[in-house]
Amino acid sequence: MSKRRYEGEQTKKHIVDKAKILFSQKGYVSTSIQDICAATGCSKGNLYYHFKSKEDLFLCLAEQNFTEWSEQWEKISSEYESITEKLYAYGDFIADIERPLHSIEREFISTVGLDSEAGQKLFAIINISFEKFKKFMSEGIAAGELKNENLFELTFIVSSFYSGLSRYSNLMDKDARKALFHKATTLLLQGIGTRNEK
Amino acid sequence: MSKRRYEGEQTKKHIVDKAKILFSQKGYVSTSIQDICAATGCSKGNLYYHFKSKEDLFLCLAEQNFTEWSEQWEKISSEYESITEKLYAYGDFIADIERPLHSIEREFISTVGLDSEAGQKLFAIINISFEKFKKFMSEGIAAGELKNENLFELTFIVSSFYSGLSRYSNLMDKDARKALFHKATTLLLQGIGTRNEK
DNA sequence: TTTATTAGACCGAACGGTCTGTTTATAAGG
DNA sequence: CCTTATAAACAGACCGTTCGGTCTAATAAA
Repeated sequence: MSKRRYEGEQTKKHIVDKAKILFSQKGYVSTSIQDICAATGCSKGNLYYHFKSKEDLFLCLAEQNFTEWSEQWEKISSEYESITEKLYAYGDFIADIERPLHSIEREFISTVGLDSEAGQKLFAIINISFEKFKKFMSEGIAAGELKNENLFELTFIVSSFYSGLSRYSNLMDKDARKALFHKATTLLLQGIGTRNEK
Repeated sequence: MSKRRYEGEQTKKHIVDKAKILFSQKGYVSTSIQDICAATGCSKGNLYYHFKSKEDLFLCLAEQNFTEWSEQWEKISSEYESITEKLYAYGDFIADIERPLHSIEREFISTVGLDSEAGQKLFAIINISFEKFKKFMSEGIAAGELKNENLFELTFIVSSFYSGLSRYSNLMDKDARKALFHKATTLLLQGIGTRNEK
């Protein structure tokens, strides 16, 4: 039972990985099951053996994406001392991701409906990562490195900032992206940092 | 010949207006021609009498959107003196738009292909507005109100900033959005303004 | 034999787009 | 002033294609 099971897990993972790339490239609706089958080399029947629907596949993949993001985040957080350094590292990290999935999350929600089961599931996943980011921001405030603004607003603005950047910079090559994110972080920090008041 | 012509223009405008809302709500691919027909009350034949394809309709609507945006922009620019005031007014203006179309532009391009005729047309439209924004930024630098950063990078970062914000805040009500954009502009300016150096 | 896996023919629905036919306001001719 | 020709404006049946999803049969490890 073990070798077969292992192979099954492998194909499942393979499908998730390829689908993530396709979804990020073409969007949720425009990426068809057939596209994913062609990219993975597996059959439609096989795909539907592992995932019960297209929505299910996307949610699996979103969750995996979130988990990876979360682990990276913890790693960055532990490697640097100051919030400033962490923020630069964060910028560098997301500049490094060539196909961010969060561009597609909105499309998914508006397609399946915010109130649907799938919509709520994705919303929950997004919310967890937002809360993590919020906690991170609050530490920055507590440490006196960030201005003592309304926590929700501050988190929202900063995360939107990076999301917007990564969304619109995906045509650049990686080096240009990294440089851009570095500059962006500098500009952001000089606004947020307490060193420069009013 | 005049009344009929007038009516034709009216329906065309009506289709564009409704389609703009639908596209911004549901995305380009997810909005079907039938959806637009149902929303406008016009028939499919009529729609295809006025527009030669779905792409053509979207491009018309994008161009109209750009024109309106441009006019508003000129108005704001002329009403205020300092770049700071203009930036607040700009934030207020785009917070007021409940369904920004620029969330969909990327989807359109990735659907039709960047190298396709339609993709290039939209790209040109976007570029023009980006150039306008760049010119605006350069005036801010020349006036000494904005830091003398690389003009392209600065423009890119600032416009991404507002795009990201409007993209992720469209679930809020208008007042909350305006407050958020005001706060965001403040944070942005304190990073960009020359008053607070290093 | 049993059971996890894989393949692909197949289905109804919905898609963008076409085609043919009908209505209607205007211009011309008597 | 009335008729008739014309073209703009509109309606909706229809077409080929593709979509997400199902189902049955085959395969191969245990």
